[in-house]
Amino acid sequence: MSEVRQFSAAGRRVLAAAEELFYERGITAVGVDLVAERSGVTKRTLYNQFGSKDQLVTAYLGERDRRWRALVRATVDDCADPLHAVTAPFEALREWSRTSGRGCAFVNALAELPDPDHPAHRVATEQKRWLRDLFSELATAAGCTDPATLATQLLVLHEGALATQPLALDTLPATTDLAWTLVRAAADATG
Amino acid sequence: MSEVRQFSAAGRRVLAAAEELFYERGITAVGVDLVAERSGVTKRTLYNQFGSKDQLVTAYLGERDRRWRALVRATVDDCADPLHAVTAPFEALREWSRTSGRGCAFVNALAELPDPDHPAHRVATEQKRWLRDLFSELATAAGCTDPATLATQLLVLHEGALATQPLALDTLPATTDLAWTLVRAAADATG
DNA sequence: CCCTCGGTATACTGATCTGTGAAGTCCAGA
DNA sequence: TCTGGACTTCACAGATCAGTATACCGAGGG
Repeated sequence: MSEVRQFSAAGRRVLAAAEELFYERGITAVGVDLVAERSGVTKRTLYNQFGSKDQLVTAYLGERDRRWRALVRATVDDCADPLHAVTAPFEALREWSRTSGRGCAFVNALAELPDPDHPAHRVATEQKRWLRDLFSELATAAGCTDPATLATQLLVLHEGALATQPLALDTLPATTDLAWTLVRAAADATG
Repeated sequence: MSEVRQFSAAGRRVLAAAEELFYERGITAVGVDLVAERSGVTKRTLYNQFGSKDQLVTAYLGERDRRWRALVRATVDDCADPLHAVTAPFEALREWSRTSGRGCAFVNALAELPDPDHPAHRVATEQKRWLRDLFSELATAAGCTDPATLATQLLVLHEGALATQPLALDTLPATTDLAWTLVRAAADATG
């Protein structure tokens, strides 16, 4: 499914520059000339590697998704307690927020790319679905009741904390507390 | 504070077209030429009325904010039960979503306007702060414990439901249920 | 009558956008 | 030594961007 494309050294530099610029300044506002210049590469090389701006954008989102999932997985695996593991993505989010202060890259991308056939939509939808399913699996493993509903609620909390991030309202602590309360309540209900 | 500017008939048509186009297609992706054409007005008139694209964008967000607050206030006022009134904004959101399927216009705008000095940031931040404070007031009126924390959690739930809207995961029902559970629990804790 | 005001119509500036063409450079491996 | 591929350099096309200039029109009011 997810084809791991091999990029050249120049291609990787382009991707790194694209990640930073697209996230910080917005996709439409950043031109390919700037990405090329910032990565020390010619526009010709950029187009030889990625074909079009749309494909570069898709690669940028895919790469960011890959990094985010890796962080979440690592944080989950570090949890000895299976109950605590259910809220591990919120801990990962706290770590992730140290460098990303402009909200969710995927939500932001959808805001700029209204065409539902754009591959970016698939990437974004798959990421959120993946997180919801992960919540569900972790909740099931921890013996929670109604893991499907709990997973949806945790996903909404997660996205809410991410969406309010650029507003500097410091919502993450209260959100994490609530997530933990929900998980404990769902676990207690089994006994 | 919020100066109610009077627009001419042409200016109002421009604002209506801007609302639809900016929200549906994104701010950067929509040019002033298109807004002028869609509203049946010349670019000269557009600039005479709004001065610049940035100011038109700010007016668009301000107008949308005004309409959203009016809907929320009306929905809250329709609630006889003060406890039920705390979750009224979620009911308003359901109504609002019937026409707006592309997430929060303000979050989307911030994604495209990274400059924190842009007036759009002030509009967006004030809107979310207003909603949080409204939650807090309603929770206090309903006799809930710790209305400040509850308000933040309800805001996060609200924004989470809004942010996941374009992903077609149907998160609003489970979110509204959870909001209602939280409010009831906070009210019961007083007795 | 004339004059201002809000609007129309149209053409324009200069910058920037995505994407391509053509020729030349560099280097690893057969 | 030759070859092929990745990369650079530079010029360019064609479109679109925000914003401006100039001239015109019709209605309302002194």
